[in-house]
Amino acid sequence: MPLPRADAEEYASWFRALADATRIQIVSLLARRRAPMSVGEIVAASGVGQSTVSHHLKILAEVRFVLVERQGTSSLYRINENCVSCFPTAADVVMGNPVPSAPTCE
Amino acid sequence: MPLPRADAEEYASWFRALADATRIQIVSLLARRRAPMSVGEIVAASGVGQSTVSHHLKILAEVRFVLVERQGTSSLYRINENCVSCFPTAADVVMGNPVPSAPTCE
DNA sequence: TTCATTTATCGAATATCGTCGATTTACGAT
DNA sequence: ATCGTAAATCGACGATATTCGATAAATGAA
Repeated sequence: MPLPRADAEEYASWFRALADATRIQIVSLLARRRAPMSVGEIVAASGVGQSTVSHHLKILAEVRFVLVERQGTSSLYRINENCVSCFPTAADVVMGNPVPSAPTCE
Repeated sequence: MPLPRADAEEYASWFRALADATRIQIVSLLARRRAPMSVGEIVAASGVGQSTVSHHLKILAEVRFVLVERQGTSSLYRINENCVSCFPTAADVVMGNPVPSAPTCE
């Protein structure tokens, strides 16, 4: 009768991706410049360590919130507009709308 | 130039409230029955310990996602429709829309 | 007041998370 | 092949979070 645990976990993993201030700053950074950014640029703009940025980018990429493309020696990250628009809302949660699993939304 | 840290923290605290599977189950439970539920009912329906449920309800109440009302010896919790609708979307985040602070939205 | 019931809080164990410095890997240039 | 740069991974540490059992606080009934 309650929301199945698996669905709840799926929802939670979405929200967890945006549950950290540094990740939100990175996401908003990538969204303002519409152009892809290298890790180095993000490090410079965000003011946290390189390994930390890399770690957060990995988490964001796992839910397809950002997309990566290697260009030579650097990795270019950009926002995934598709994933932004299919990110579940609070209303989706309380209504029990079908959970868009991350890989599905692009 | 980047999103101010304070705004990022505010956003993050919103998403953190729904970043746990148990809390999502509780929220969806309260939303399905439109009527208020006692802690005991939520405990029975969710299958986790009483102190755990009480803890999660406190977190959800702090962001005004649920509302409490003591009725005799029991506490009745219900979903806060206002807070559901003003919960930030991913689009809000990437666009840097003004952050609705929890106490503001009812 | 005393008792029973319901909920909140406390204390502790465990797990997860965020961050950093150091190292490793990947890649291009020399 | 060697070097240099950029990014990913590793290992560790402290901070937070989740969960539980036990206890305390609140409330109504006897």
